Amino acid sequence: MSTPGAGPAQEDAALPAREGSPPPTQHGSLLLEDQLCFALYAASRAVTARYRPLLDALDLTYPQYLVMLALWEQDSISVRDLGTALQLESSTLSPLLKRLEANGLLRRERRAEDERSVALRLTDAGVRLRDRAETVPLAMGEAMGLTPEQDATAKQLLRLLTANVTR
Amino acid sequence: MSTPGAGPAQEDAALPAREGSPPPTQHGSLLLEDQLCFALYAASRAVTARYRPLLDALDLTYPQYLVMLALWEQDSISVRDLGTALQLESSTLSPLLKRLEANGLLRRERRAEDERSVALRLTDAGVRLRDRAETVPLAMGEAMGLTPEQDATAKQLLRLLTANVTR
DNA sequence: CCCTAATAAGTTGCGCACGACTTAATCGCG
DNA sequence: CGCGATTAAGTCGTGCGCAACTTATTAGGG
Repeated sequence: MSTPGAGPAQEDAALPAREGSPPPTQHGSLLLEDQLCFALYAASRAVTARYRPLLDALDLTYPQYLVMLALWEQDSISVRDLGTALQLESSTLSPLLKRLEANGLLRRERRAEDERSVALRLTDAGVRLRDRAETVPLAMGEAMGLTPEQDATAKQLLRLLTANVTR
Repeated sequence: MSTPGAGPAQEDAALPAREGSPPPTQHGSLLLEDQLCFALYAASRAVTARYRPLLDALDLTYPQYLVMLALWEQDSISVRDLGTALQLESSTLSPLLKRLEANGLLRRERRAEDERSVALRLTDAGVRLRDRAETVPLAMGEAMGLTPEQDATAKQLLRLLTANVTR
């Protein structure tokens, strides 16, 4: 644990009001290392890279893994709802889902009650893959090496940031 | 998705379990929403999306903007050192730098003292662009809507995570 | 009932990201 | 000095990620 000040970040809602608030200090810098956005971008790619060998063993890319997580959680979801869950456009999902279908993990079937909608259904192979994937979150939790408190704080801040920025 | 018309959300500090939902199993879970990696992935894309209109005005993509930040900080850097700073491979940077050169922002010159190395030098247009970019970090700091404490905590945690995972 | 608007999924084009590989220059050891 | 190993940059192929657009289907007001 080499990080002081990484504890709970928003205990007693001591956040100043934001109506016309002055710019926070360091936000005006053009220095690469000062920018939260760069820390975020670098961390995201580093974590994805760490997943790669684990997912290679399952013959999945990282976005494909996220799709499988969503389907293991709720089978027979529509492309639309999947896009909402992952915050991805159909132009990203359509080719990706085609590849998962070609790899035999799912089928795409037009819904009878609304021919515009496509339901995604796991195949037996897709269901079975879940067992082999069970170890992945644990291994990644290990690799990321954050305490439960740091993990929770990070998730909270990232979700807050996403919500703010999505307006 | 969240409350309309309001500024950045404040978010509940202690996220309780959703009512009626199964307990958040946290680390070994296969649930999408439990995973730090997904929060990270979603946040990174959301932030980049928020940059897009600002950077469109400068005719830059987000990775191109990061390259320009690095060059404004230290001109005449080598492709190698730039790759170290941004944690990007030459196979990513080479085409990107070609586009920046084609757009007249920099020149690539082989170093006389080591013909393997290529130095990146800002053109006048590249230097001038810095003035127009001054407002970007401020606007983004505003949009991200984190307190200075939250911003600092997020950066710390992300850098710790990157370091752990890059091992 | 029609006709326009909306919605869902998909296609296309472009720019990353990265692994695997290539080319060319420098290093360093015998 | 010679020459294999290392290093720097780049090419190529694949898979996202997203804007702009297309196609097909459904919804809904007059």
